[in-house]
Amino acid sequence: MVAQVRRFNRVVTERVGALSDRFLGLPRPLGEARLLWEIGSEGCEVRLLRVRLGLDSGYVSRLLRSLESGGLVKVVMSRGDQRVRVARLTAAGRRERARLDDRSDRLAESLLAPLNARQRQQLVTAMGDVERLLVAASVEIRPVDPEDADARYCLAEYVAELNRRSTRGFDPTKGATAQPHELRPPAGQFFVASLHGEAIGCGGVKHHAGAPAEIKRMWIAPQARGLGLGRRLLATLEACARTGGAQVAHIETSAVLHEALGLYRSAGWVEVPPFNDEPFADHWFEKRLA
Amino acid sequence: MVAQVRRFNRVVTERVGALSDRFLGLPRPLGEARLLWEIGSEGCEVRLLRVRLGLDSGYVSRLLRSLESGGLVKVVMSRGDQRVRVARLTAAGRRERARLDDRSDRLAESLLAPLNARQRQQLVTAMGDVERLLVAASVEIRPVDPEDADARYCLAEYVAELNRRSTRGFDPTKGATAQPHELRPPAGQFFVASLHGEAIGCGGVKHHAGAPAEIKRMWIAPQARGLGLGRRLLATLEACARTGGAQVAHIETSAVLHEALGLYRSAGWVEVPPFNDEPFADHWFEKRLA
DNA sequence: GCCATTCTCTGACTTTAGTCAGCAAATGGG
DNA sequence: CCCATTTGCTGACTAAAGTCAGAGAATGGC
Repeated sequence: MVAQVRRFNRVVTERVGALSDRFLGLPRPLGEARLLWEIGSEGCEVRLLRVRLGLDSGYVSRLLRSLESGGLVKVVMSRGDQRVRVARLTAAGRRERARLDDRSDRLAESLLAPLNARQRQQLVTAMGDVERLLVAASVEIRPVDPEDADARYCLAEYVAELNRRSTRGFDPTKGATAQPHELRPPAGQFFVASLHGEAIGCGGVKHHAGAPAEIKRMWIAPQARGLGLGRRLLATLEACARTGGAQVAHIETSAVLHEALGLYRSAGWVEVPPFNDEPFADHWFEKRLA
Repeated sequence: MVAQVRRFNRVVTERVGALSDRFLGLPRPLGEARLLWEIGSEGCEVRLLRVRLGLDSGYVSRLLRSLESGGLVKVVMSRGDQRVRVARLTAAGRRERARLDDRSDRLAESLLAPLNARQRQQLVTAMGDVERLLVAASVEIRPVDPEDADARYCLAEYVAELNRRSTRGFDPTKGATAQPHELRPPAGQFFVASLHGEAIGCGGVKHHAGAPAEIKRMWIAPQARGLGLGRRLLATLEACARTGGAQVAHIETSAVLHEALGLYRSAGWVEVPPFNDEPFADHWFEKRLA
């Protein structure tokens, strides 16, 4: 497998290498071209450019001066905060950016051109798979404090989604709760999944000495579904419950979360009679942690 | 499709970018690391290094001096031609190269690590498809003179393969010939397929005014099979025959080339009674060129 | 043996892509 | 209003990557 990954890598950097440098071939250094691209047609705050491209403040400033003297960019004060400056493309800058875009398209076309219809379809499908799985592999799941900003965001989204999908009304303070102190070691643990620093999922475990651990608040952002992330998160939570000493784990959920029901069943969870009185729940699952 | 290619490209360069720079993270500039890698455990002529990496003569020389002063490389005279110099890795150089290799392996593993067994299998399969199709797309088919070096090489391989696969003995000067003058415009045309400058296939067309064109000497190197290249080459030859004014094309072949029989049938060729007396042939095909 | 070519090396130079320290203006919490 | 912080800018510096011209030795065709 490692050999295939490396072979893939070699071929892709060789052939797509030209593509990857969608900036090459224009009489413009890579740094400037990247900046031009990142500014976008809408304009962008200079501080955001620094963060997104991971560049030094002084360096960005100098690149902007260079683009400005070339008549491609105009840097103006931000309204609101007078310290912040906003870079905007001029008409010439937009033309240049369109050229980069066009160049990218043509390179992609030239990649497909020698192939017949069936091969193109195969290539595009395989590229889609690689893309999806590489994105899935970039997702990082880490334990965080349940009151950390990312955790709060995910929990809020979780509650909002439940209330959007059910008419019954979900109140996280009622029934089988999962308050911050219940999800913080040693009582429990909370996890956040993130992609490129953006929180896209969460889940928690409540340990109970001598009794089944509870898995709570499992949520995956809509845009991150279909990556097999739910399964990975669930496995992480199960491992956490097992490490906490539990032999068995419990989950209660609602039928409105039909993807979740399918996931639990296929991950070896079995439906059992209600083990608590959570008013929002209508399905109760149990799994023996080997 | 173009959008998928570009999306693939963005994700791959982002995630595999680190991988692609298998050289990063060692206290050594990229240029030196690439050179170290390219020299290989066998050593390599300096002029080949220049060609393969596409670098300036002076630049390579300086890089070699730097590696030499670091004790990683030894540059020695070539036996035979005293102008040519050969770069060889020292024991320390081989250790350093092994470190690069190891680093590559670990990066590939880290890419697979967050995925479960099924996802890994999917990713590796999709990577294999992308690789194969990108290689297929890099193959270039161009018309060449039938006495050009690449053409001679392919024709020799073609004859050698026929004689390896059949006990009947194939003599290209007997029967339905395809001498250079018959495959040179205006009488005909010869094509060579090449991958990264290496000839990996060939085929020719003989035009006959008012009569079916003949397709001759179609061959694909063993290492380039399975890329759909035969089909593409055949389509090129058919197009050439059509451009030459033919309404119908002919091919004769032998059953020992069973892949070829399958290709012709699936590409719309129909088997017909013998139209010539080529002693090596045992199957005759015809196709109407729309 | 002559001469064009090949191969490598050196010196002098440039561009790109940064890093680092420090400054000045604006902001916001107390 | 004070003061720490944020934001962007400038000057001074570095390393990497590469280009170009030319020199010197070896080679090969004639």
